[in-house]
Amino acid sequence: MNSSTRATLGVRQAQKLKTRQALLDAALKLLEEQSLSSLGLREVTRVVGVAPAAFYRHFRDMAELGVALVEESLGSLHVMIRAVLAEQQEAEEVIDRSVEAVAEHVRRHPAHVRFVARERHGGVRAVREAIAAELARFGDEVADALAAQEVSRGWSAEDVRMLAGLYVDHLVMTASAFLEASADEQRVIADTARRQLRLISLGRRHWRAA
Amino acid sequence: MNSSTRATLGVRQAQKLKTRQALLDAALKLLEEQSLSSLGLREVTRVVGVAPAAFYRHFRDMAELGVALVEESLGSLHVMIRAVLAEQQEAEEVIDRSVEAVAEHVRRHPAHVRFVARERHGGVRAVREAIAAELARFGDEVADALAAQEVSRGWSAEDVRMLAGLYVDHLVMTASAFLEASADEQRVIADTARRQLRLISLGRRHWRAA
DNA sequence: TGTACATCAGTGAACGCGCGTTCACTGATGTAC
DNA sequence: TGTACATCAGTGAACGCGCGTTCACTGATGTAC
Repeated sequence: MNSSTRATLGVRQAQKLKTRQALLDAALKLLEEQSLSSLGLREVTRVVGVAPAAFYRHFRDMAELGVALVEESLGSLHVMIRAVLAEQQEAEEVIDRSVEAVAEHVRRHPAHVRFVARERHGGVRAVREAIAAELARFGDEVADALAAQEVSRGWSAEDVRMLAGLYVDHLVMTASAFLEASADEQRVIADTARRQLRLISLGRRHWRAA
Repeated sequence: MNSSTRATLGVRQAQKLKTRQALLDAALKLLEEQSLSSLGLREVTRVVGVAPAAFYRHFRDMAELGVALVEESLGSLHVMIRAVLAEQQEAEEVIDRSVEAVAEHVRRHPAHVRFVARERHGGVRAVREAIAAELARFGDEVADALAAQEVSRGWSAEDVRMLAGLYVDHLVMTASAFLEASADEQRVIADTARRQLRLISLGRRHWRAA
């Protein structure tokens, strides 16, 4: 919380936001070892060092905290995707650059990636739905970028969206594969991911509308 | 438990197996609404109608029950995969047949599919590892089948395995997408899956070793 | 076939424990004048 | 600037509850002779 934020919000609101963020951070850390549906409110407040009842000043329950974590987690991924899509390069370079960006993202935000992978099909409906909605938005965004490329001339919107879905799914799979891997395994995963993207890219170049 | 089993095992062992299966069935049902790490031993025994302590005659803890569920869930998927791989047809037919087989599998074993999707990245290490190991075996099996096909002439083993991984990941993604979908949405998902497989198949035909 | 003993799946009571939620409260921060 | 009152993030105690685990037990099934 910097001084300008404090000036804008007032001391009280700034302090509240700080506690809220501490709750999110503590939850995210605890979620490396378990899933949301088994994470306790008291566990989280204990780590932060506030009374259990303080939790309710910020979230109705753990599901609501989970949805907030989705926004945080996929927000950072969104930035990364936009950066990759913005670059205009040769197909081969885009592939290398994308895989490197995913690897880098996992290195910097492992807990975010793990959270999304785990809760994407997890036991808390509201969180599942929030993740699905956000990934669908990524898909639309990727589709827009693909549609603008020369290779997509003559493609139907559905076909472009189908390809975008393939890319988004591949991204999530690759990111979660990186998570548990040693440095050696990461190199193998990156290499496999590159070849898979190259094969998809080949299929794309030879596609013609049905 | 049929009479020959009873004759082979004796009444006592047959009854024990029946209780064990009842525990697995009850757990699988309860897991449609939550994840393994929040599923309680007492919840499961309550549904089955036995005392909580009876659980320990069959499993050390819920993680061990989870691993047993992995075997059951991926066992049925294994049968399906083998059946599809065994058929020798035109590429286009194999795609239609595969997507239909996945849809059918999800229709018949929704709880198994949901369990695998949910716990693949879930909070229980032993279960995650059991699923990863089993999916790796599927990948190897698919790779063997692909390698035997004419199209794979000249491919390195690594490239074949890479393609097999793409197929297995795609299968799991498609199966879990079917899960939550209405009849209309299922048709869209099936159609998207077919086009994605067609695109991958195109990439495969134009692949040449680096 | 009948008898005496062994096995062991399932029982039921007990335990200590951490959980989520409620409530009246405190005291620092904010606001009006 | 100073004062009087309002707001509200966080407190701490209390509650009832379901949890996992243990234990000595029961009685049907299995085995040996």
